[in-house]
Amino acid sequence: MIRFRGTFSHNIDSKGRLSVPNKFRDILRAKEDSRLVVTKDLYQDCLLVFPLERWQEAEERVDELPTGQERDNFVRRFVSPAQDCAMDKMGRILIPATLREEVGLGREVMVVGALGKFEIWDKAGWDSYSRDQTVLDNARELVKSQNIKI
Amino acid sequence: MIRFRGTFSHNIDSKGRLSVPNKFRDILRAKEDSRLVVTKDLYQDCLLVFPLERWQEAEERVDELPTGQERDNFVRRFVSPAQDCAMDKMGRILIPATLREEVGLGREVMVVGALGKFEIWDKAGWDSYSRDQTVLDNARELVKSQNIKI
DNA sequence: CCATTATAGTGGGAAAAAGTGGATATTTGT
DNA sequence: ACAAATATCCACTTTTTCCCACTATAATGG
Repeated sequence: MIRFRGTFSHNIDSKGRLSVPNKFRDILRAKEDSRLVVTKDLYQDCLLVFPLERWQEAEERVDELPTGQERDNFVRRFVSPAQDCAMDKMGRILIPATLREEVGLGREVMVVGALGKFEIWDKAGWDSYSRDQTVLDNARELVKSQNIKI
Repeated sequence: MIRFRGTFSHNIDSKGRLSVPNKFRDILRAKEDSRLVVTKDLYQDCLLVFPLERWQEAEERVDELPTGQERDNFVRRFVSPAQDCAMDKMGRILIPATLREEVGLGREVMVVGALGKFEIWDKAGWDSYSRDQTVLDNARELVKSQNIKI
């Protein structure tokens, strides 16, 4: 099972390249397919990065949604921005300029493991998200209500 | 069953390394897998250290949470900071700088057994927590309300 | 009870690996 | 064919890992 975890502070260079944290590369190498798909998150200003295989599963489920405007809206918001990104031989991916601009990524970013996918945040954005008390309260509440043993 | 007990006063060296108390190392050695996962506690400024196997159980439950913003917040607060930390040949683990800073660990720390996991506290933080009357009242109350036979 | 020995914990130097930035080559599209 | 974009390669810096040596604490034996 693929499980990304850990938070890494990296830089996007002048050409828009981001080196994938080595820990994540190891995980991808282990499955013989290191193709990735990058799209925008639905709630926060950050990018989501999926291993291709896992993305395709999500895509299948999306395709089974009932016809209608809601489906169309969701597809346009989630599937349409998605781009394939191959790692170069140095383990870096090129983040398309459009995506970078839309979520406001500067030079300093955080690469954030999130189970089956990982995320790319602008550093400042991540810092202010991390300091947000509501987020913390939310997390505490969920642990209690679901009685997650940690 | 893995049960960490005891409180140990250790130092984090200039490179961010912490030697795992020998008692804990014995426990880990006994199970042929001494990989550890370190993350942030949800309530106190301290780090939590899980044997990998036990961490993965928790992760499973997290991954089964229903989709949505609450889930995302919890994952980012609990899973995203989590880092794999292998012990070196001297029985030490490297505590990532980001985690150390976020919970304010100085040189002197306390390593605290807590059943299935153990914790890392800044010494000063642990001292003031230990002296906190509310914490004590809380503990007493729980023992009564749950009728814990001790 | 003190001296000796073993073991846990600590510190730092050298080697390896990961991340970063830029120069050069290749591809793509017009 | 040319400009723009992308990919490949090389060099540098920082971080992490590995290894050895030292010190303090605990265990052992006379």
